[in-house]
Amino acid sequence: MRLSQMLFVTLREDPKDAEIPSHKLLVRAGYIRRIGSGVYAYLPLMWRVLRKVSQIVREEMDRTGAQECLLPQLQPSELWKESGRWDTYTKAEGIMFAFQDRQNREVALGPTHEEVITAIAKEMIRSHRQLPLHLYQIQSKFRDEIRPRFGLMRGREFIMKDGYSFHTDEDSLKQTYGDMDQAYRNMFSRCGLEFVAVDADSGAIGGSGSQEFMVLAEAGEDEVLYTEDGNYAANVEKAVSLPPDAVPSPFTKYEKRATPNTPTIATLADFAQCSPTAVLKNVLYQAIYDTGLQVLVLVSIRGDQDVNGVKLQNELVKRAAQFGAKGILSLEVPDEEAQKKWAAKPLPLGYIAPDLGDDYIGKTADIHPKFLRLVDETAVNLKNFVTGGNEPGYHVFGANWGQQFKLPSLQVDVRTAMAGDRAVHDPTQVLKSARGIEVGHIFQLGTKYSQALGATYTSENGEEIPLWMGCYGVGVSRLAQSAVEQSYDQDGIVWPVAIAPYHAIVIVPNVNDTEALGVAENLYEALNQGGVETLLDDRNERAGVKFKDADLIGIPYRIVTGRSLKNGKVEVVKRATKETQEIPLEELVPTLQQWVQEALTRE
RNA sequence: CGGGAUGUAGCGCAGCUUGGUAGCGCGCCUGCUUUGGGAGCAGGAUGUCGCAGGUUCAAAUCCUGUCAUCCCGACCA
Repeated sequence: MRLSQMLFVTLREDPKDAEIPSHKLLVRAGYIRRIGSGVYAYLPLMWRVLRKVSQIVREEMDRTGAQECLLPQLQPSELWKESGRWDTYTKAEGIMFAFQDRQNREVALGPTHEEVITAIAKEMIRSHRQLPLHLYQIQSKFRDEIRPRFGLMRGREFIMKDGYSFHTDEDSLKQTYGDMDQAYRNMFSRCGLEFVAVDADSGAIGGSGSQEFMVLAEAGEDEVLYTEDGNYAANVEKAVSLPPDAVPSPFTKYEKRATPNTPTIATLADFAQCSPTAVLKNVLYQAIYDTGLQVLVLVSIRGDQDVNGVKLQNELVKRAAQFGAKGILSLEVPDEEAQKKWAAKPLPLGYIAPDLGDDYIGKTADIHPKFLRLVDETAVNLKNFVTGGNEPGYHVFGANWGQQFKLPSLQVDVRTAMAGDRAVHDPTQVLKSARGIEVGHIFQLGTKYSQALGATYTSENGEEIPLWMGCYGVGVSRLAQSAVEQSYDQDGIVWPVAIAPYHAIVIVPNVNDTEALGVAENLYEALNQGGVETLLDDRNERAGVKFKDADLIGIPYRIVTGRSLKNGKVEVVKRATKETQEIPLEELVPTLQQWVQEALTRE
């Protein structure tokens, strides 16, 4: 492509709505333009990058035997109601764009495709002879994110590869899940990314095991905890660890004491001159189940620890059935406003004990009349602990489970693992923290969707058995931006060769120099013919402008038909290192072919 | 949804406190000069000042409402 004929517009200044380097650079270099909040146009250069990423993803998927297809983005509500996710996706997370058509039918734009694919599987998969089967697609997804951010990082319309596999049994699912793990590692390596695979929470998608692939970058929205021995890495939402040992409590005698102005653990520990590990913290949550029932949850946890909302939510979802519900619409710490709606009398906030009376809950139809009491594992073995006195300004000291307080029967792990904790697999290893951008996520779904939608197959024995399912996603557009976030310098983007929009750019410093222009045009033709994807900067601009632009857009190899031409050579500069060399005209094409080839085969 | 901020030329911004009919830089167009790291000179074009009301002789500026965008948060008392 000739730059003189291309939609090529670069900006000198950072766009004001961009915060992180990759977002600023993609806009400045003319790759993307914002159309609305979280909605972007992929301009010609960007589309080439996205096609390259997609092609790498496609090749690795095809290699595992997965088959590409294309599913509808416009989806009827019935499917989502059958799977039980219509409410969670339109009300709770509210992440699905849902609306009515002119016949008043409810429809939605697909945020993901489990329902559609399962409907297909239900109709088309009949026999164990057809299994296993893996279908995937690459297309735009729509999600009404609460807060779109950072350009393509969290958009409301974005490009995703999603794949779904179907199996006769769990072993077969695990086999494919393992293949996907490898395929994902291959694709991210080929895209030139530094990434780490981590244990992850399955979230609203559901299912059992899941693993995320994180591109490590400061701008990442997720926190990753890992050990340096390489044997453990997890999203903080999912991470487990050994908490620090508790310091034995000095309070051997049970008594209630006045503790004025100690509503927080820090102020209390300071006042009582004890370790926060001797304190039992009681945190109040308010959950709304999908039946509309509100349940007040009281979580007891060791004072130095924090509750992990994701883990807590998972525990509450597990117990949904006992409230006649399937899932949870929201879970939050009730603020003053929320408390007013149900509290029968003022709560002793900051001084709550695990036996806070159920009579604090006003009697209303949609509120469960009793606290759901949970105790975190860190608090189960506490002895002689300090906890709230159920009265503002008072705590009790030297309390014990089984004596002053009944140990809740629901003992769970809902603590947040933290950097500095010891690892479970090897207590000599200490967890470290890093930021990550989630570019891929693979799940073992099990039979959740197939059961909900009645997707079964007939086994060798003639039995109707629900299909085992897995699903596997890659954020294609996010991946492309995360590559920039990981690879840029003060002059602009430094694309990995494998996903750069073009491999090379030929620059004519002065287009009025007809000889130099002629040479450049010949090289441009020859390189493209030789499989080196090449741009020609034939604009009537000064050399400096062209160099700046070439650096900004991040083309890996720059060829200049300038001064060295009189010696029959051209100047070649590698974008990543700025390493410069002069190469004889006749050697240019083979040299670049070799460089590109080497870069593409390098892991 | 809560908090904070911003909407003025294609982009980035000033002007607003103290009301008097809009400006700077970059970009764009024309010409000449220049030609290896975002050129110089000369000339030129481009604005519903987010939108809607209101106050006033007069509103980018003051008041009210509204919309949009960005940032932080939406979890520990």
